[in-house]
Formats: sequence, structure tokens, C-alpha cells
Amino acid sequence: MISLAQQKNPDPTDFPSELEGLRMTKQRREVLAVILAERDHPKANDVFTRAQKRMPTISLATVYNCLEALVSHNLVRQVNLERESSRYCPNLTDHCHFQDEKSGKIHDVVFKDGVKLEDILELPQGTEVSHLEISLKGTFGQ
Amino acid sequence: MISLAQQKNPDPTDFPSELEGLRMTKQRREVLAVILAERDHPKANDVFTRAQKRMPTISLATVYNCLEALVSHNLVRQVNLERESSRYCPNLTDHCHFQDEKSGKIHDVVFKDGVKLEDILELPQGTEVSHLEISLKGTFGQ
DNA sequence: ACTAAGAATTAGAATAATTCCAAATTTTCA
DNA sequence: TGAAAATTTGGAATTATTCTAATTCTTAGT
Ligand SMILES: [Mn+2]
Ligand SMILES: [Mn+2]
Ligand SMILES: [Zn+2]
Ligand SMILES: [Zn+2]
Repeated sequence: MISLAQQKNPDPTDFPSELEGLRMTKQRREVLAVILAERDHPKANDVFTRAQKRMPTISLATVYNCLEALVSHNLVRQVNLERESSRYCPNLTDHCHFQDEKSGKIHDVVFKDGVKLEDILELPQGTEVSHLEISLKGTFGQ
Repeated sequence: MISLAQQKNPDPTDFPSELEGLRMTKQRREVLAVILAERDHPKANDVFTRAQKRMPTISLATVYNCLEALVSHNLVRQVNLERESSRYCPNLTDHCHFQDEKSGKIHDVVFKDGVKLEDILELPQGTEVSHLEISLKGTFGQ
């Protein structure tokens, strides 16, 4: 039995060669592995730096390409807060983002059970929501 | 009695020389007037173009300076959607933004009566929210 | 296996929104 | 009235991201 701590950094070779209809190239596999390895919200350049550790030849352009592919295939979430550069999130469950003003760090925040968008917003009938983003800023508890 | 339609474009000289502790210079007055003149969500460059009509000597740098001053004094709201350039909103009431995917246009959306943030999000106790942004994308009703 | 076609990667250049800078102008108020 | 402070201005700088065109890799059909 392997503890959670030990399997923090999954072996990229574990991913199948195709995921959600996306061809899993070496680089995409590595970028995805980098993002899944930690529960944080790195910027493209952070992903680049981390990916270079195991794959020194990868380029920043490729990291951007891979991120865009992974995001559009819903394997990674892209997170935009204010005017800052994009961040990437491994958490695919329904959640939103809280930025702690002290540390700049981003925390995942979940919705209370059973809350639905239609319950809180005055949307004209016929409206179809394809994308929703909620972000908060302030001082995070504890 | 003046109809709403007639007073759509307020005379900038109507604003007092100081507002919310912000010195109302000619340029700030003009930028604010431009934003209040229409209920849309123009980008900085749109504001610049409109301001130039009545004030041909104003510079883009000044428009950015004025916008930043007006936003930080809560006379105008800054709206950021995804990776697009910032937009500016004259509506100071509590609302969020819906971008219609067809037209790219942004619609104000209000919350249903009595909805409070604590009701919908699982925030650790002690959390202080200083800023909240909700944005949606999709096809807008009708 | 061989090969052509398509897809992905790469380095470096280009883009564009925004910020910075330093000089000129305007405003404040002692 | 005359500093001192604040604002405006044009232009340069910044920087995250996208684009380009050449190269490499992968796939599928033979
Ligand atoms: Mn924190
Ligand atoms: Mn619409
Ligand atoms: Zn997240
Ligand atoms: Zn608005």
C-alpha cells in the first residue's frame, strides 16, 4: 500500500496515449503531470520551469500549446484573476477561487451543497451559460 | 421635467470639483462623463476615442491614469473577462457580467433578492472578502 | 518496413495592452 | 506670489501571449 505522500508526483507514463480525444504526446503528458503533481495554481512560466526539470528540451511555446490543448479538452482548468497572468488548476470539481491578499496565494473554494446558478442570478429566460467564473479576493480564514 | 432619453449625455461641468476625495480635473471629468454617457462596457481605447471628440488633446496615458483614479475611488467599475482587455462599467449597483458569445457584448446581470455570498460559498470562518467578481459566458436570452 | 500527410514542437520574432518615465503644465495653499 | 505637489503628456519600456516558419514526430495506408 502506497501512502498519499509517496504518490504525490505521478509518473507521466501512467497516462494513456490518448485522453478525451487528445493525443498524449511526451510534452503534453509532462505538462499535465506537472500540473497534477501539486494542488496549486501555477502560471505558464512556473509550469515551464517545473517541466524543464524532467524534460530540459521543452520550450515555452510548447508549454503554452500544451496548456491550451489540455484546457480545451477539460483536463486542466484555466484561471484568470483580474489582470494577472493566467494560472492553471488541476482541480476539475466545481469550485471557484479566492486570492489571499497577503500571500497572493490562491485557494480553491467550493459551493455549498445544492446551490444552483439559477437560484441566485436574475437571468433572462432562454439564457444558456457555457462558462461561469467566480473569483474572490481578501484575507483568507486562519 | 426632463425625460431619461434627453439626459443621456450629462454635461461634465455638472460634476463637483471633488468627488469621493478625488480631485476632478478636466480630464477625469471628461473620462467619467464618457463612461456615464452610455450604459455599455467600453475598453480603455474606446474611452480614449470618445473622450477625444470633446477633448482632442487628451492622451491615452491620461485616460489610463484617469480610469485608475476613478476605479480606485469607486466612481467606475473595472471589469475583467477572461484574457480580454479591461472594460469599464458605469453601473455601481451590485451586479455581475454576462458576455454573449455571438456578439461579444456584455450584459449586466443582477442577483436575486436576498442572496448573500455566505449562503452559497463554503468559506473558512474568519475570511474577509474585499472583492468579488462573477462572470458568465454563453448565449443571452431573447 | 516505407512513405506521404498531417500534427506537434521549437526558437525566435511579433503583438498589444498596460505601465513607466521624465519633462512640461497645472493646481494648491502658505 | 511662489514654492511644492499633483497631473498630464508623448514616447519608450514591459511582458504575457501569440504567431511564424522550419524541423521533427506520428500516423495510416501500402
Ligand atoms: Mn492563505
Ligand atoms: Mn446579447
Ligand atoms: Zn482551483
Ligand atoms: Zn456592468
